[in-house]
Amino acid sequence: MSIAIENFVKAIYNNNSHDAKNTKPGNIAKKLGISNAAATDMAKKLAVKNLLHYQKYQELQLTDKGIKMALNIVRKHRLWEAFLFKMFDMSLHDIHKEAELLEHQTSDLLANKISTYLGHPKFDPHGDPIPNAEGEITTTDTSISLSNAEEGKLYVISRLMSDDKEFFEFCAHHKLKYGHEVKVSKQFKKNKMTELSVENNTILLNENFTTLIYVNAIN
Amino acid sequence: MSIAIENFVKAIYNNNSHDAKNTKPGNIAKKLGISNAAATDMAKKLAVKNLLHYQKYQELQLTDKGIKMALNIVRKHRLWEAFLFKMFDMSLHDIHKEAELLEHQTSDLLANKISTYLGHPKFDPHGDPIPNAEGEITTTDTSISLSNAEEGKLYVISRLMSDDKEFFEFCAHHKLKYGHEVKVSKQFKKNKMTELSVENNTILLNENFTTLIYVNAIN
DNA sequence: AAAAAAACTTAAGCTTACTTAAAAATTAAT
DNA sequence: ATTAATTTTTAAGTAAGCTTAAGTTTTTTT
Repeated sequence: MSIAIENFVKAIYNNNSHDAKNTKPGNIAKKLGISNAAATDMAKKLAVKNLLHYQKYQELQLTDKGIKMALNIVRKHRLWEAFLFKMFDMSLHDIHKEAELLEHQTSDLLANKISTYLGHPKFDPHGDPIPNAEGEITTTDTSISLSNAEEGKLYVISRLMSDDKEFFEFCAHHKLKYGHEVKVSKQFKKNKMTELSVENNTILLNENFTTLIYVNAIN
Repeated sequence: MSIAIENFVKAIYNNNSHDAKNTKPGNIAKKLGISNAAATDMAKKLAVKNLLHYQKYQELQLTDKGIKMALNIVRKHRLWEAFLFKMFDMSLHDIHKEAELLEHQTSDLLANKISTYLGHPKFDPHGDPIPNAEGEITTTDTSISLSNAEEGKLYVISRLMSDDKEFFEFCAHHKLKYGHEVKVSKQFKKNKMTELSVENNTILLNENFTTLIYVNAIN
């Protein structure tokens, strides 16, 4: 399967897992930086290959075969992220970019070697779960986005859900990293802003960022 | 530049360095597994891009720009080989296959990180020299092929020049590895065979293999 | 519920990287 | 030095993965 196909299937998978819904050609096209027409074309082609269900004007839905394929790519992507993060001093954004390329040129054999070397990690440096060699995600995610966190409570950052460079630079600068502790000091519900403290610093985040940062409460 | 172009330029470069000469479209086509016509087409296209000199029916010659490109890819290939060899327990042939894919999806930044991690190695596990970040090969190669080695002398293996799986399996099985010592016990010049001893075992190699194994004499 | 806007699909066309088949040139052989 | 064999080139055609433009359908707005 080509890189174009792999990226298309992955985009649908990612869209279905986080971004709520609206998995229609136009939305996928936007994520991949191609025209709507190209996305419709591709969707029809992948339906023939039994990778997704396609009906005119309806949402795109991966078949079991499509999901399996997506999980295989996602596994390689996240393993590369975890591996590069451990081995080299690189920004999360750079790591993401490299993984985006390497994921398509990685044999199952190499992926398994990387996984073994890392001790079969369950999460990548963004906190995203890494599917196992059979394509299963065994961890259950109980985290909530910062926008839904409760005032006064302590949390651990469990996920940074983005691939935007500025977002990662902001996070790195304010010590908002996977596994770090934060305390939510105030929720400004009307203005959709969240105030939190990280290592004695207080920062105020707006909705753009609070919906990307996921946390788990500390009992 | 596309993967097809990178592989074409690399094939010319490799052909010019080892395989003596005959760097014509047909020969490159054979190495890449494409038709002669496709190779001629590509050669004409790359001439327009100033990557090589092309004249009908003549040998293909990389321009300075083409050589620079080839060295950049070769650098990434060999760094990946060295890196995978160090990190994972994989056969030389598997490592070669992975590197063949990864080389095209590796940024200069990542290549430099790998090089730094390895301590800027000068050779890959086959003994091939690794160009530095500027695309220069600073080491001078004084090695000779086993077919030209002298009877009774001790040598160190400096290069295994192939990408054939059977060759590597044979080498691995007989302890013919980069850096290992061998003693040439007899040269059968008429039959073009070489007898040598490696760790108390005697093996007889024919020309197919002796021309692929390069060695340096031990003073 | 009709009009306007947005999204999706179709159609035609482009580029890349190939293919096969035939024509032209080179190389090898007698 | 012809002839034969091989190689290279040209020509025509294909598939993938896009594009833009125009036509449909759906969704949203009023």
